[in-house]
Amino acid sequence: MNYQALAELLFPDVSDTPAILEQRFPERDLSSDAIVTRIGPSPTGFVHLGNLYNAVIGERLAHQSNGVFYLRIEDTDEKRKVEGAVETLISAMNYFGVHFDEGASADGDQGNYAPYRQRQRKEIYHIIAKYLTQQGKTYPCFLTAEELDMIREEQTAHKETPGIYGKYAETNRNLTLEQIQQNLNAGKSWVLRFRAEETEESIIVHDAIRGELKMPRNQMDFVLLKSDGIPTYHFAHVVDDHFMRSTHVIRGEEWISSLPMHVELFNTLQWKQPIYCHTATLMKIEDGKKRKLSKRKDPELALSYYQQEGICPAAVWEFLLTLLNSDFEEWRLANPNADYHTFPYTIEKMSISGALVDLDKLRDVSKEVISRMSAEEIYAGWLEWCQQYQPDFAELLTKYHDRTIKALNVGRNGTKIRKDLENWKQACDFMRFYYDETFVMQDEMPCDAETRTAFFKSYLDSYDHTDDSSTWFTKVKTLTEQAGFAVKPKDFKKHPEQYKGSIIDITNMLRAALTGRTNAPDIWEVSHVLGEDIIRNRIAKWL
RNA sequence: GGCCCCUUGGUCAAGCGGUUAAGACUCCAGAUUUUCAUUCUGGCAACAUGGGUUCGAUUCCCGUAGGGGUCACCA
Repeated sequence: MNYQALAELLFPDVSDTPAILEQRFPERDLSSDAIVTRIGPSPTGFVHLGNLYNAVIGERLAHQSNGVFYLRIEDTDEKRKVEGAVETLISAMNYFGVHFDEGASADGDQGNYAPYRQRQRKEIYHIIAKYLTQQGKTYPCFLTAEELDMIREEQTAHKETPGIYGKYAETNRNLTLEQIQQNLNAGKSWVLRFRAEETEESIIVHDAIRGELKMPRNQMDFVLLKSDGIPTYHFAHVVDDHFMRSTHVIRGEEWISSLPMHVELFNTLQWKQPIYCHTATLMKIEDGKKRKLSKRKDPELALSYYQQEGICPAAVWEFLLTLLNSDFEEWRLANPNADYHTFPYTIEKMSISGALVDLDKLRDVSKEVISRMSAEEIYAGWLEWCQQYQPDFAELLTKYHDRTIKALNVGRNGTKIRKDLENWKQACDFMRFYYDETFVMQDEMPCDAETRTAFFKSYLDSYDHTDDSSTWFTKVKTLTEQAGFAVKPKDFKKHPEQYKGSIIDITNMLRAALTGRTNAPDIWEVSHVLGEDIIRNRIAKWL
């Protein structure tokens, strides 16, 4: 077989060579320890937690080492493509604080290694495909889908490994140039397959997360170019990560089994292999069993879930960090106020087994994160979220900006910081009593009507908005005594027969009238956020 | 089924031949607080299993089981 002729026959329009590509996409001028990596999502319109998980790793590694983090769109599958998916993806990543140095962006591709969308890199793949053909490493395969199915059925029936290799590849491997020419003339569609060697050898790949991975060397005549001339993932990965000069390839563990194909290509092309980092799959527990998160059944797999729930980006990020690096929590304890970007992230400390997405843990992390924010920061994040998901509430926040800041500062001064905000959605519910527009009675009003009326009446009579906290509370205690309630809850506990109730009942009454619930922050502080008019109005309703 | 990856409490996890087997979340009890949210104290709870190697295995090796992945002109 004259491979040169075959290459010309298959790729008549390709004149460039790999050497030209090497010049066009030179080695990056970075320090030797700089990490260049990327995420390569497929634009399906669905962005999941796994995307973010891998993005966080890549972003940290690249930016900690003064390297480059880029976005490559892996759109080689026409069927999966969804309109607007790239924009969705970029905005989701940005929302969660992942920023790219180069790659696909909302305003087109940015960077010296463009294009960053695989469909636009067709000529690049064809140059390499032609080169491989010249080297006798490929051949066109004219097998139809039906023929492929038949072969697979036969193999399954005989319990053989399915695929095109060995004797199953012979027919198309051994086609003469004339036969190929005839097929082409007849308009038969073809794919370009890699010509694998029959071998019993095994390969060892060093994975930065998992250590040594030993697997059999590739024996499959896998597809390089599909019939539309677009590469498969395997071919595109090798070509792109070489010419985009990635130093690390971070991807899910589902790729481990195709590693032999990738290694084979890197070796055949005599290119330097990147460092592979295969991450664990995110899991979920159900009926006591661990299983992979499913797109259909688990809303929490979608990144949009966290946006809709209003879980702030920093919380999601810190939560992922706790999953990713075991000592993150210790670091956080030692550096309570540090920016999480300053946490020294390392691949070595990454977990191998599949982590479970624990929403309880997320909630806890989230509370901590919010408790560390200033009232202004909370306001900004919350407002931004409301503008998209709860516009009515956004209006309130804007209208009552000053009151909201004061409200957010309740219990935020000093060392003991209240931790009652979990996420923006919950904040809307938790904070609703600060606004007349959203105020409702959520809990039952304690005490009977008679006690209530009497107490509220005397409370309003003696109320002085200028009283400081302790003066105010002294008055409440006096009123409590007058009403026949125990000032000390313990007294009531010991001698329930001597009192109508305790101060707890009294303060709960006030709390309910003012906030609509019996569980709420400090009454005096809340009163001073609401202002005298609102307090008097809300209490007067019960007279 | 072949090949591959994984296996410490309910969950995330330290540990890398000798430890009372850390810590965090959850849950429970107690304390503090006018309620709650906190905070503090305490508690429940683990090395999947069988063989080796070794003076000694959670740790090293082999098998078994369990979970997961993959075997496409999908990524």
